[in-house]
Amino acid sequence: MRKIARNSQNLPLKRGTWSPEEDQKLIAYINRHGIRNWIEMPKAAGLLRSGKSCRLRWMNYLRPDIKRGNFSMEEVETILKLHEILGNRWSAIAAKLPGRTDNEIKNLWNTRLKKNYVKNNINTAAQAPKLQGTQTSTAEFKKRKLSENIDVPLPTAPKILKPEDSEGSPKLPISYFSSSFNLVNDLIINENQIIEENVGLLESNGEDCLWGPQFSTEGQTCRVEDYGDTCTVEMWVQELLHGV
DNA sequence: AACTCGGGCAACCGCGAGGTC
DNA sequence: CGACCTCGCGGTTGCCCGAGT
Repeated sequence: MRKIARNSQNLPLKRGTWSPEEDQKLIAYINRHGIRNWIEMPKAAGLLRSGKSCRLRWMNYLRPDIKRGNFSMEEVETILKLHEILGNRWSAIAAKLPGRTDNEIKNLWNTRLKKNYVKNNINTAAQAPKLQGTQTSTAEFKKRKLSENIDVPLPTAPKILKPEDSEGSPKLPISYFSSSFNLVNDLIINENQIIEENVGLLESNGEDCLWGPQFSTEGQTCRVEDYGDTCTVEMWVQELLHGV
């Protein structure tokens, strides 16, 4: 039997869709007092909701900086690129998309992008401009990061080359990365820092490096560039979004 | 018009991290 | 150091609505 959730006054908590009145109460309270304690907030604001529910409603819907409406091509493109690198780490992806929430991005992925992405990978794996390297679920990622006894091989990690390392390397194809390259690059750097912590840990324990020949992101994009005009990112995103 | 079905999205749940006592 | 509390995250559920029959 399901337990009925109750608030701190032992009143049964309301669940389901929020009414405009509840929204108003929450907004008014936060505007007046700010956010201090989500657990106490519903009581103080006169809402029969759990603190969690209030937080979710505010974060995903009521915040003034939420951008509503359809995702732009650029946003979708960014999500796809970041998902390649970060996997299902929606909050990290959302952090790079001002005004978009993790829930919104997660829903977009689950309802629209995922199936087309899978289909695309099956049908045109060779054409899709994919960044190779990590595509790791959060649970997997955390497990690896925190585990002191990693006994499974880590995926091949992209390595960021320092400027001096990249001498003679092909230049980045601007058409592919355009404005979001720095974004992707930043994230890869962050990921590498974490992965390198693991490697450092293992190496300091006298273990071998976990992955074989390292490669640069620049090397990867060169492969992308090899596809030339036959498959631009824009075309790919179109296909993911509209299946055309 | 009535019904079914599927997609989209808001909300809930469980879990883990981090802070405090 | 462990218990407890709060917060945040990702996975999942369930409702609503429009399209199709």
